[in-house]
Amino acid sequence: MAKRITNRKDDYSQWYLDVVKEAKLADHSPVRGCMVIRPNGFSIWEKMKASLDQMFKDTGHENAYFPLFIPKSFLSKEAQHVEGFAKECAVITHSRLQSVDNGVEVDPSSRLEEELIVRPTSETIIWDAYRNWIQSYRDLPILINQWANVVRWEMRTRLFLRTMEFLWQEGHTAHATEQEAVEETLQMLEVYRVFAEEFMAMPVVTGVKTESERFAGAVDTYCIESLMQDGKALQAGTSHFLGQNFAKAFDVKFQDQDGQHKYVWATSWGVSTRLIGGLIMTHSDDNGLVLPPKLAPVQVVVVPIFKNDEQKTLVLEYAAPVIEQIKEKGITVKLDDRENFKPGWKFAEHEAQGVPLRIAIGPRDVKNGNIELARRDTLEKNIISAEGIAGHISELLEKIQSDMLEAATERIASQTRHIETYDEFKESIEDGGFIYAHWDGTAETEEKIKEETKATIRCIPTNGDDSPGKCMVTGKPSSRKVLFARSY
RNA sequence: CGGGGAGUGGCGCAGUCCGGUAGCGCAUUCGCUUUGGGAGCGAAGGGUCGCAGGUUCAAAUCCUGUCUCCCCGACCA
Repeated sequence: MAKRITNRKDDYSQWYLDVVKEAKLADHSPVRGCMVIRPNGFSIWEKMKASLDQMFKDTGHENAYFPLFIPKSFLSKEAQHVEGFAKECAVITHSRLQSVDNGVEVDPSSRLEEELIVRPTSETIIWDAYRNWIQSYRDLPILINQWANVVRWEMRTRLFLRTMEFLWQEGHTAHATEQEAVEETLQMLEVYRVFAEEFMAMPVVTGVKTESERFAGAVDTYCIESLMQDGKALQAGTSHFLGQNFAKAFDVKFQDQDGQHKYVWATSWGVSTRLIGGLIMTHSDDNGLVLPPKLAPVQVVVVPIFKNDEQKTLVLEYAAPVIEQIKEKGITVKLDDRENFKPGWKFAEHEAQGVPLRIAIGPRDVKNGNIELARRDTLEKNIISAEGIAGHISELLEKIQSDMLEAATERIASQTRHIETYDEFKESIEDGGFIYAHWDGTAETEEKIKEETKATIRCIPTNGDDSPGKCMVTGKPSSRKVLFARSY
């Protein structure tokens, strides 16, 4: 078999690129750091989007859309926010091109009076709108989400994991009280955790970021962190409690029941196409993509096997009701009856693309009343009776979904350890993985650890081991262990 | 943005040092034989060698600039 995908152990980065290419998820674009998301990749995003969107609606949110362009002046209103994003903004300076001998050039006379920023995130333009929407406590809360693209001028990019333009959703909510905003922040963090585990089968640790890792403009940044197969952590989603920072910057006040004018409390939260990168690196193997059934564009593929037209007719007639029964269960099933590829070629292709279940049907199966069923996650193959197959497949897809979560949970557990001393830490971090250790809570110590080991504090976990101890570096008291890892 | 590597039919590569008619494998099209793990034979089509300048009788090859990708660093979802 011609091997098109590099083995993970030989070169993990190359493996990742090979999987993306062989599964036809995305291509590089002619513009640095951007990607073309191909139908296979976009279809996964659409599935993610549909599930998340429902979860947002179920928690009372509405969708809206705010502009791609933001007046430059808006970005400077919140001091921390500017500082965080200033270095990675695309700026629109002109509005016209003009023809010259060899093509086109910028028309210097079209210079904009106020330059525009391509949104790196939408807090500023949204809070500018909220000022007009909010007068009374009766106008609150505002619970809005938008599905959009954003641009961050990144130095170093990787398909899905970090691209200059990416797709995401950003929720922006406004509340009358601090408590309500904090509850919203934690509620959405929980939505992300549930989505990651139930749909992506990707276990995550939830927690709060340290000050140095916090979102620019937030009071607290909560996150879901997962661990990839190569032992590097991936921040998969963030939920921010913004306090009154944006309300103050954009002068958004409301009159409360007590007649007082008060600043509004805010949250924002987002996940992006980066999730697809996380999905790939959590489950896929040396044969290509492995997708959890809940996010797979095609859940079951049927490959007919035949030597001649007579057999083809026989096999397809046998397969038709089987496919129909599976469809009736609400399962996405595709018949691959292309004649220009041999079955073996199709097997390899569907494996590379991560189809969770494959059914092969040949004349032998027709004769015996069977089908061959192959699982993508375990690569197990079984010949079973076609009787009641739809129900069996429905249950099996659920089992694959839960087995994948379990396998990933076990994998991450095996890559997670608790460490007491800094020497031990320095040695252990070389193997990758999550490390729980005590930290004295200072930015200096955090920075020292980062410089010496390249590991960062991924989060201060919201649950788990919270017994006090001593900082592994300084010996100062620590209220609980925090989560370290090298990260993407 | 710094250091290293790379860009040649759709994909993977050779050719570049030492300038002289652009090649190979896979894929594609047609025909026949095939079909239970990436089929075989025969024929055909497809590339101004990333792009722009320059040197030369002659440039994929030498020089300059530039764009994109990969790896390592600094920055970030």
